[in-house]
Amino acid sequence: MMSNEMGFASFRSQMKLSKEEICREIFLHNSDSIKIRKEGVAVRNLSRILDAALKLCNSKGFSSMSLRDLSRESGLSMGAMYSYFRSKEDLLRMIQAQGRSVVLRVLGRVTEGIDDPLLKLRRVIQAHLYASEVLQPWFYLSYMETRNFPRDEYKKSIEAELFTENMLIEIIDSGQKRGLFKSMDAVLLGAVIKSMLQDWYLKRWKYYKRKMSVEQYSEFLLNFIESSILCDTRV
Amino acid sequence: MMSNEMGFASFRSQMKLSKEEICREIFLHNSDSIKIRKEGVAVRNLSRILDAALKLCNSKGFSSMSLRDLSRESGLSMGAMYSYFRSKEDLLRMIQAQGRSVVLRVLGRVTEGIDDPLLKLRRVIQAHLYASEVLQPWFYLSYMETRNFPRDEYKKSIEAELFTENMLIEIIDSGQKRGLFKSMDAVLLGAVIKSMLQDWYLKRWKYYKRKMSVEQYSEFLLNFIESSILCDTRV
DNA sequence: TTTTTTAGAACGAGCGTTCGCTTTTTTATT
DNA sequence: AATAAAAAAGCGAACGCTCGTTCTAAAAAA
Repeated sequence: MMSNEMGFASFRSQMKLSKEEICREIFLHNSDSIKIRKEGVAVRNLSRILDAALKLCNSKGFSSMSLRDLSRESGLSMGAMYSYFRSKEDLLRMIQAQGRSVVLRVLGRVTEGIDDPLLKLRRVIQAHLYASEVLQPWFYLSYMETRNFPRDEYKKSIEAELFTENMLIEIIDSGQKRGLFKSMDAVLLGAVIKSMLQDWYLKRWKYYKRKMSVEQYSEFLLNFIESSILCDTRV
Repeated sequence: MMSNEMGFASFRSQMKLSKEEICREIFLHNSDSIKIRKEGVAVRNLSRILDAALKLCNSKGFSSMSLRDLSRESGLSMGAMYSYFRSKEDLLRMIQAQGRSVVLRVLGRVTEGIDDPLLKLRRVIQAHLYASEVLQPWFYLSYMETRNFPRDEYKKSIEAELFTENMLIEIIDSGQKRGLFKSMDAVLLGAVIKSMLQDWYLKRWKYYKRKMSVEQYSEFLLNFIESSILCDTRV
């Protein structure tokens, strides 16, 4: 159907989203919270803690996950875990902040230097889907636990949500001004596109059961959206 | 833009979704859980409990809401509350089951006797939006707390989610077979329509801030979807 | 008086967090 | 290369608190 997009595999390798890479970033950005000095040790155990936390939070929710659960699942003792975060809430903050930073980085990277609104729209949609495919538990957690964030983090979380949405809205707007897209409420369009992007990581079990790949979903979504918003000046 | 749909106001009055009506239904359907005999007393206090529970759950989540919070907010003592539900989990089940039953009733009612796929699609979309407008806290709670349901209720909840989706899929399918809708993946289309319906009650704060009414959202959604799926055999 | 409803103290369990200690790893010195 | 000193990391029992739930007695209604 369309080209000039990258496949999921190349996206994954280009964006450096491996577990280790991410834990390394968390380690470097949270020296206030993390008492461990040696990177090797920190990354290894952070990885175990985050795996366990994401698994437990995604199945029973953050506030129903006890630190004893987390200790059992991660294989670390209570005391040891407290060398990797200051408090339970602090752990949530770290996870959430990292997810946010990845989204900003990825969306920034795939759109830089792109001018054509249609191409830009495709890139954003695809990148968002791909990123949420790689980091599904991160995205899911951020979405479901927003309510439990402390005031500051809550605000940042809302801002990040609106940032993505505004990105979409601006693209739509510029596409409409150039006569490429039909005239319709850009704000609402941005909102519903966002909701379709979110469905991919919120209802992952459903798509998994239907053996749907992220590429398939991505292509469907692009076709669906384009056939609704594109002007008829092309085939 | 289009007619043969009802306005929000008439929907509200026709479907009998007042707080009292709903509490009465809950009282009648849960005689096992509710120890109170007199309907008047039960409805009055159920109403206070449900108001409080929905408020607290929607702001901090079900598992972060303590029964002492609930007691304070509802004005009832611990002991009194336990005459209206068997356990905290039981309370969640009651709320959730009632929401489910309303959706089934409403969607059944608005589609009965309707044959034309396009009209049926419009009706389902609109009814779902209207119902979630009236019962936003119910819908939000059901969506966010599915994970905390006990096994049986969890299954029923998933089934209800798929029921709505299958309703959409069947309508799309029949529309395609009659040559009214373009040929495209009906299952995926159903899924993304569902996600846009859900956005209305999940991101209510956003639409509220933008002063968007349910009628506006409904009309936008219908136009957006129709312009993507309708065949070109009309203006 | 009898029945229904409400009140709130009491109970055991489990929570997040802390802290003194042990074990492991690194560094320094021979 | 061996060893002692120092630093880093890990451990888990213990603490104070809050949780969901129960129970008995009081209040209200019939």
